[in-house]
Amino acid sequence: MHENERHKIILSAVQEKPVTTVSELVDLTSTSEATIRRDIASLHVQKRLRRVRGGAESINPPQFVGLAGRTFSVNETLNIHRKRAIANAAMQLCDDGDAIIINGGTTTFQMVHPLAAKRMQIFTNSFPIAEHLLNHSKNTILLSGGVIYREQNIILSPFENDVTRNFYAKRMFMGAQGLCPLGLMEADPLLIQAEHKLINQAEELVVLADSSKFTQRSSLILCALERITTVITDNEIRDEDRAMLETAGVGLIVADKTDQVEQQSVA
Amino acid sequence: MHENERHKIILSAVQEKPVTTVSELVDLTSTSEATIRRDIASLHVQKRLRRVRGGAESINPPQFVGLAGRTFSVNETLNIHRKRAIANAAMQLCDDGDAIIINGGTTTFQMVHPLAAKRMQIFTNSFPIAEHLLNHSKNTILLSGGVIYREQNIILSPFENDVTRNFYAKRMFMGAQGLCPLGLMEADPLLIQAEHKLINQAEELVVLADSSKFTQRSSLILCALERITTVITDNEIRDEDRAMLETAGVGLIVADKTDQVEQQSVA
DNA sequence: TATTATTTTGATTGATAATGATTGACTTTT
DNA sequence: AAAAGTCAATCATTATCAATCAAAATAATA
Repeated sequence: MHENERHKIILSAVQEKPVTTVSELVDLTSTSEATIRRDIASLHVQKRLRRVRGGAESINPPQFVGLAGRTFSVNETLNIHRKRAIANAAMQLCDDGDAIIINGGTTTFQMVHPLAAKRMQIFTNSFPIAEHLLNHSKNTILLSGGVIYREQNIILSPFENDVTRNFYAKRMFMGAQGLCPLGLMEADPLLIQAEHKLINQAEELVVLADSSKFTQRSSLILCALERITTVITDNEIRDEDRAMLETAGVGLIVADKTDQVEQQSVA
Repeated sequence: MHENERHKIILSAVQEKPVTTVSELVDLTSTSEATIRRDIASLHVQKRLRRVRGGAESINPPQFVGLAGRTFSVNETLNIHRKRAIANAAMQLCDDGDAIIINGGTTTFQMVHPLAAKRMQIFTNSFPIAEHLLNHSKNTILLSGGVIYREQNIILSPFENDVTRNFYAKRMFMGAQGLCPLGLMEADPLLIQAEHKLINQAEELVVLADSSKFTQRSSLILCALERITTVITDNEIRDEDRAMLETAGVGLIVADKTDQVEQQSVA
């Protein structure tokens, strides 16, 4: 990865929380600690961020408890390494020039950092994702219209005729509350509504779900497993869950926490 | 392959990603590394791209900074006191519980500060306005869907059937480039398109325009003066311009720079 | 057409820069 | 005080670069 690309990712990552550690950035960029330190030092003298012990922080004013910070910070730090690794693995399905759809969620939000170095066309219903990519990348951003729901951080239109129907992409990336033989499960009615709106606007459906999601069930079934093209999860996935996906004909990408990815295709 | 042909390929390739490596360009053009280096060097002195270690990058917008900061900061500080006073005066037309539409622009953006204390339903096509109000107020925010245009900071859908058609408000607030007997003028085609989309979704049309706007003309006519319900401007408005508005039956609110407002109604 | 300049290209080489790993010193936490 | 985490310095490895020169392509001339 080139220096500029790393710098973009680093600058993107420091925006997200008060202080970003060196090791997080190592994970995020798949480089060595030494390189990250050098990058931070370089960006520090350029006054593009501030160097602090343990990592780096944004140069901007203490910054109000931005949205991305507020609602997410609780949930986000939960399994953050897994989520980052999974989001990174998703990048192997993203090339410059592609058009993709990203549904709002804490796991999918982690895609913003590797996406910061890309130049894609991104449709999203997530305000924080749009906000971050707009400020920290050159991607073209399309936003669905409607009411902004503060708690879920998504934009949802109560009307049928919104721009969503006018956008189509090769891939859609989404998170999930649970994954079981019954299908893809979600807990929040609002989220499921948002996902339903988008789910038919993409050819392939890529689900980002850490391994804990395989043991969780929720009340609402979003779609059958067969509708899913690929699941990206971490290396703690159990064999029985692998088997479940294989039976349903779902592709599997396993992201190792150290950012290596192991690809497995299904018959 | 001829030099010009290579240059075209290189310049095109450089647009795709943050940084394009020499070896990528070698593959792309089937030439040697030395040739690519010479090409890059040549294009660099011509300022058609920027040479970086490892390859080249596009010369385009050097760096993105925060959105609300970037495009606005220049324009925003221009007449900022007048704009603030005008925005404050607009508050006398805003009550808790009202539904309003705010079009993007530097003057209307100043409304976010007094609006922070309200609890209204606000529909906007301005990303920075939505961003600010979402983070700093409890208003309900509705956003129009579509492409986010970075330069103008507005969201605009190329489609007819977006949620805009499903929203109706008592008042719409908008800025303008110029105000003259011909009507309300705008310079940017994109802005005029955005304004056109919204203009029929409100009963009353409130135009925020500092007094300098009465002497400016632009190329595009947005609507006739008669369509405007009220103009809010500062106390340096000339008598002839008052008369012009009165003739057209347009209400006038004059905001003094010290935030006091003087109301004048027309017959 | 044949021959000679001129320009462009590709390969080689030594120099320079970036990276990753290691070590030991220093800080913070326990 | 011990342990864990962080840091700066160093060095071997690798990637990238600039300079050079010969081969190839192109243009110019007789």
